[in-house]
Amino acid sequence: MRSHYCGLVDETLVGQTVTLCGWADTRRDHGGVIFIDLRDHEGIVQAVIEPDNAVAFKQAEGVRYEYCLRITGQVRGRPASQVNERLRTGRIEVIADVVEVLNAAAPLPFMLDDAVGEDARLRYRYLDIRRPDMQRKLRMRTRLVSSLRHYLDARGFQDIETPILTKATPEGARDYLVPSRVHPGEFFALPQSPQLFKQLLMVAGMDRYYQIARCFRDEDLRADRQPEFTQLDMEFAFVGERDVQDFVEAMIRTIFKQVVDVELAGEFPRLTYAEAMRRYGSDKPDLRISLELVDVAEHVRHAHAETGKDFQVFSGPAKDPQGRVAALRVPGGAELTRKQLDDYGLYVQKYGAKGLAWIRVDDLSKGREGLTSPIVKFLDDQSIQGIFTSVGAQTGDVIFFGAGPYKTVSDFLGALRLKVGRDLGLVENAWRPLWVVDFPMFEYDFDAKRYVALHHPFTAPKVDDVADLRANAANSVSRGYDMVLNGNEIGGGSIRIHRPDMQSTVFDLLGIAAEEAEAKFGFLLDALKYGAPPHGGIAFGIDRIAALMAGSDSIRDVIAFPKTASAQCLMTSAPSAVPEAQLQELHVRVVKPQKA
RNA sequence: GGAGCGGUAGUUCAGUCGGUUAGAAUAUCGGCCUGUCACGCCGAGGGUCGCGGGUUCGAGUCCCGUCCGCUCCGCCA
Repeated sequence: MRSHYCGLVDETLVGQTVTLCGWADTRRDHGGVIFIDLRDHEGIVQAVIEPDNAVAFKQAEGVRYEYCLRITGQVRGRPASQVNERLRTGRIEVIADVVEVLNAAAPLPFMLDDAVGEDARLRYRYLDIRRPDMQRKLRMRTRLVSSLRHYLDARGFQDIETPILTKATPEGARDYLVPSRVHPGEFFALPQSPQLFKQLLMVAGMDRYYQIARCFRDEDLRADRQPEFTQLDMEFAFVGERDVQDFVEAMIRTIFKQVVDVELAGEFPRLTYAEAMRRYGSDKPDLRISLELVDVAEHVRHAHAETGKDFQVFSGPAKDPQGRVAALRVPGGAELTRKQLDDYGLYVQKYGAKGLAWIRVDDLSKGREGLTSPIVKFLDDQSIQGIFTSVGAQTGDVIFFGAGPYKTVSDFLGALRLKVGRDLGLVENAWRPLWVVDFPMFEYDFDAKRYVALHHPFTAPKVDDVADLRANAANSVSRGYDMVLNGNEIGGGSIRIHRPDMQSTVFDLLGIAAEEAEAKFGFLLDALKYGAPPHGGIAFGIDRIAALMAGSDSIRDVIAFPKTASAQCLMTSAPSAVPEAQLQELHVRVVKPQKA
C-alpha cells in the first residue's frame, strides 16, 4: 500500500519513514551509492540506496532498466545548496531501507522527457500517458467531468443511459453499423448522438436529463474530430432558449472556475448567425482577434469616374444581391512581404477564393502615391476614399478584399482573418466565449438539389405557425444556438419541435416523404402526439472543452486512446479483418477484400 | 475524394548539385570515475534511408506508384 505520492513528500516529512511506489527511469551509481529518481503522477523524489544495501541490490537486480519500484525509507533533509530547481528535487531525499522491484522494464522505445513523434506516442500510448504532460491533461479531464456531474446532480438532473445499439439515421453523418446475428441482413447503428432518446425522455416526464454520452460518426477526422467522441448531452422540458442558455452558461462558468481557475465573462455576448458571418466570416468567431470584415460594396458598385469602366471583379458581386464585397483591414500589415501577400492569396484559394486583392497603405497622407496595390488603378478616388473611411484605414495597414458569392467571400475572409491574426500575433491571450443564435432553419444543398437542416431536423423554427413556415421556408430562422469559445464550437443545441404537425411539416420541407418519415421517425411522431412538453437542450463537446482547458491543439491529447487521422488505432491495429466464420455468423460477406 | 508537409539508428534529427564506407545527439551494451541530479571520461554494437518500380555508370537524394503520420479543403443533419 502506497503511503505517499512522490511529489507530496516534502520537508514536513523529514525524519519520517515513507513508502513510495512509482517508476524509475534513470539510473545512477556513484561511489557505491545508487540514486533513483522515483516518479509518479505527482512528481519526482530522489531515493538513495546506501552502499551496503546497494551491493545487494546490484547483485540481485543489476542497475539497468526502468523499474516499477516500491521503496520504503526515511526522509532526510538536504542543504539548500543541493537543491535542483529544474527538477524540483534536492530539498529532501529518501534513504531506502527496502527497495522492492515490483517489475523490471525493458528499455523504453522513447524517453519520456523527449519530444517524440505522434505515431510512436500512439503505438506505445501506455508509455506516452506516463509522461507528466499527459498525466496532467487526463487528470484534468477527470476533474472536468466530475465537476459537471456534481453541478448537474446537485440541480436535480437525471443521468440516464441511452442505447449504444440503435437505429440508423437517414440524414447527418455516416453511421457506424453493427450487423445483427439474429436478424440476417439487418444492422444496428452506433448513435451519432442520443438526440431522439433524450427528446423521448422529455415526453416521458424526466424533465431534466443529462448524460456523458459517447457518440460515433464515420466521417473524416480533424485535430478536433474523432470518430468516437464524448458529449455532455442535456435536455430540459418546459423551457425556452434563454432558460437553457442561462443555465448552461452558469454551468460552464462554474466548471471553468473549478477546473482551471478561469473567470469567464459575466454574461456571454450574443451574436446572430448573420452578424457573425458579416463581421467575422464565421459561425464560430474567435473574438480574441479584433480584426473585422467590413462590407464595401457600396463604394465599388459604380463605374470608374474617369475611365467609365466597371471593375467587374468588384462591381459584379457588389451589384448582386447574393454577392459580397468585403474588406479586412490589418493594422501593421504593411510589414508583410510581397511573398507573404501572395501566400495569403494561395491560402484563401482552398476556401474557394478566386483571388485576393489588397491595398498596402504606405503613407495615407500621400493619397494614391502612398498606396501599393494591384487594384487601385481600377478604382477611382471616390471608391478609395469610401473604402478607407469605412475600414478606418491608417498608414501601415494592409487591406485585403474579397469579392464573390456571399458565403464564399465570408468563408475565405473569415479564414484569412484567423490566419493573419495568428501570423501577426494579434490573438489576445484571453477566454472569449459567446453565443451564436438565430441560425437559418434550412440550407440549400446544391448537390442534392434540396433543403437540408442546418442544425438537425428536430430543431424548432422561430415561427410557431406551420403555414407561416411553409411560406417563408428559405429565410426561416431556427431556435438553435451554439456556444463558441475562442473560435471553437464547444456546444450546440436548440429548442425542439414538440408538435407533430410542425415536425411533419419540417420533414416535408426537407424532402422527406410522409411514408419515409413514418418509417424512420414514426416513434417520434407518435410520441409527440401524447402531449409532448415544449423542450430543448444542448450538447457540449467534452473533448474540445478539455483540450481548450489543457491548452492542447488536438483533442487527441485529452483522449487516452485516440485514433489516427485515418481512423485507426496504432496500438491495437483496429480496425482489422475478422475470421470468415465470424462473418458468416453475421451474414456478412466482404466484397472487396482488405489489403493484406 | 482532394491538397500540403513529413517518413534516414530504439528516439529526435542532419545529410549540399545524384558520387568514396550514410552522420550527430541521445538511448542501449562494455569499461573507468564516483553525493550525483541533463553526472563525467573511454570504447562498442546498432540502418530494408517506409515499401515497390523506374531513370542513371552510380539514387537517402531525381521520376512514378503505394503505405503510414500530421494539418487543411470537401465531409462532419
